[in-house]
Amino acid sequence: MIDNNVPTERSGETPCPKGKIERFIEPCLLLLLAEKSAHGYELMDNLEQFGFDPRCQDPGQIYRYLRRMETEGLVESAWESGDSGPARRSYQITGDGLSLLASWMKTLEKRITIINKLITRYQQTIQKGDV
Amino acid sequence: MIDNNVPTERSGETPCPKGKIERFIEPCLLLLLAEKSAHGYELMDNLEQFGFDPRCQDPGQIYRYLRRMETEGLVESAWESGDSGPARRSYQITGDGLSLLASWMKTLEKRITIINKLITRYQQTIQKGDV
DNA sequence: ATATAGTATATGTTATTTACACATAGGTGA
DNA sequence: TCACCTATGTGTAAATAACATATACTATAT
Repeated sequence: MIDNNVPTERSGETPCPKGKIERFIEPCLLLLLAEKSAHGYELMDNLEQFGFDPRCQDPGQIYRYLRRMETEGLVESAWESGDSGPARRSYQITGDGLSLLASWMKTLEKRITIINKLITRYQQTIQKGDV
Repeated sequence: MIDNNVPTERSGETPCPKGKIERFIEPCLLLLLAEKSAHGYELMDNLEQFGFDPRCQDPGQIYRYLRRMETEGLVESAWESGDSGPARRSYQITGDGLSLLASWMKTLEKRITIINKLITRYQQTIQKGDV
């Protein structure tokens, strides 16, 4: 799902590090819906901006997330029989969705702090000779 | 495994966002071992600095990772019958381990860029009124 | 008319990763 | 000898992500 143009593939063994964040699609969807209401297919394209594959090979995941988020009251949907193409389920974010998005932001800020600490220490370490 | 003093628990439903990075323990272990050789129990304590639980409730995970990393040639181990307590398996990082660590760092830098984009857009959005 | 392609939504199943629970064992001090 | 800390591990369940497939509407070209 995530763009992984990372160095050499390691055969058979553990895959190359992708650094994916657990459930990261959730805050991305919430933010896009906070910006403006949209349907799944549209969201799929916009997720590209957050490192997800363009023309993602797993549309199912997005739809599944959206349906679950609705059962949890984070978003609400309504069918829109558009002028062209099949009907769309249009989603809009709720108050609960907005607060969850806010708590995601706090979480992600903490995560950045931790990653930065790791990077800083790494740079210090390699400067001390370890190549 | 990760410190999650995040807002309100959401009952039954999806857990609070923890923002955990997939396999994040791996670069942490590699960095600690790049700094200096160590055994599992010692590493457990030092992982606290990267947001893992102090006196982690799953020591098994760390040992499992270390053993796998050895089969992949990222680290090497040797038993050390210390002067006190049970024997320890002391790990040291290899050349392959160092290069994987380097590629982890690149991956994490990209990840930070993406998270920052998300945060920036979030702040722009809430400023435009959406509470 | 029908075949193809693009839009749009969804489910079924497997694989990967993490979390929880438990087992083992040496050494130290009460 | 009993409890506790150090130290290393395995077994299994739960959560998450990945892969594969199904359906259906519509527009355009053949």
